[in-house]
Amino acid sequence: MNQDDHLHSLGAMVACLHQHNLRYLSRELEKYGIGGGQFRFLLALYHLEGIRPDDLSRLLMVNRATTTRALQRLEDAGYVLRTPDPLDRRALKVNLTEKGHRMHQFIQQLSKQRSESMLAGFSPEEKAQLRKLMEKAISNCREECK
Amino acid sequence: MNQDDHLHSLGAMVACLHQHNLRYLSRELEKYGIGGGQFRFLLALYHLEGIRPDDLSRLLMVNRATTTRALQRLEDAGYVLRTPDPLDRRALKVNLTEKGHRMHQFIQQLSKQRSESMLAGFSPEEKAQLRKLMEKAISNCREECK
DNA sequence: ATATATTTGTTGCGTATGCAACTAATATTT
DNA sequence: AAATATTAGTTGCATACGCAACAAATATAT
Repeated sequence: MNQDDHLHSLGAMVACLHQHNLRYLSRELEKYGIGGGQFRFLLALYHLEGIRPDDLSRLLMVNRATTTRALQRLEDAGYVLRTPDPLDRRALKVNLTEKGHRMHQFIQQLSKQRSESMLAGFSPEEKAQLRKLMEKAISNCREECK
Repeated sequence: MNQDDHLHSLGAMVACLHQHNLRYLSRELEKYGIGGGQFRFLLALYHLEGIRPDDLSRLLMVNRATTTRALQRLEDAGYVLRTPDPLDRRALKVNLTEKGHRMHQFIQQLSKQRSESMLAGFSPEEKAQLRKLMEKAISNCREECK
C-alpha cells in the first residue's frame, strides 16, 4: 500500500487539496489583512463588478452568510465597497476598490503559482484535462443544488 | 461567459467541490452523532488499525490538533478507541470499534454515492483519469510539505 | 548521568463555513 | 389596498480547521 492509498475517496482527496491550498493562502494573505477564505471572492469580483451578494453566493455555491462575512472583511480591509442598490433597497452592489484591483492582480498571480505547484510534472494536456473534468464535476454539483 | 467561468482558479474549484461535499456529508452523518469532518478519518482508519494519531495526521496531511479533536469526537460517539502505546507512553494507538466498522461500511457507501453524483456523466476513462491526476496533485502537495 | 532537544498529544484562540432565525424590503394574493 | 409570501442581507450558534503554547515522555548530546 503506497502513501496515498488512504485517500480512496474522491471527497477525501478534494478535502486534502483544499486544505493544503487554504493553509498556503492564509499564510500568504495574512499580512494584507485578509484571510485565505477571501481569495475566491476577490478573484470572482473582478469579473463581476456591481454584482449582488446573493448572486455571488449562487455563483460560488456558498451560503449567503459566508458571503456576507467575506465581503465585510474585504470591505473592512479596503478591498471592496458595498453600496445600496437604489432599485432594490434590500440589496447591495459590490465593487472592487482601487486597492482591490491591485490585490486581485496579486491574488491571481498567487493562485497561478499555487496551481503550478500542485500541477508540477503535469503535461499541458493533463492540466487541461484536470481542469475540464473538475469543471464538469462542479457543473454536476450545481445541477444537484437546483 | 458561462456560469462556471468565475472559477478560473484551480484552488477555487477545489474549494467549491470540497464545501459541496462537506455540506452533504454533514447532513447525512448528523444523525449518527458525527460531523462531516470525521468521515475521512473513519475511512482511513479502516486500513490503518493501531496507527498513532501523529502518523494519521501526516497521512491525511492535517494538523495534529485536528486529528486530536476528530478522534475525540469519534471516540465519544463510540466509533474508535484510543489506547496508550505501551512502548511509547507519549503516543496512542487508534482502533475502530465494532460500531466503527459498521459505520465505515456505511460511510464508504456514502462516499461512493457522492462520487457517483459528482462524476455523473463521466466515462470510466474520465473517472480514472480524474483520480489519477488528483493523486498526482496530492503527491505534489505532500512533496511540498517535506 | 545530566542537561538539552525532540516528539506526541492537548488546549486556547482565530478563521471559514453552514444553518436557522431574524429584519427590512419587495412581490404576490385576495 | 391590505394581508401574505418571498427575497436580501445579517447575526447567533455549531463544526472543521490551523497555529502556537504547553506538558509529558523520549531521545540526544555533553
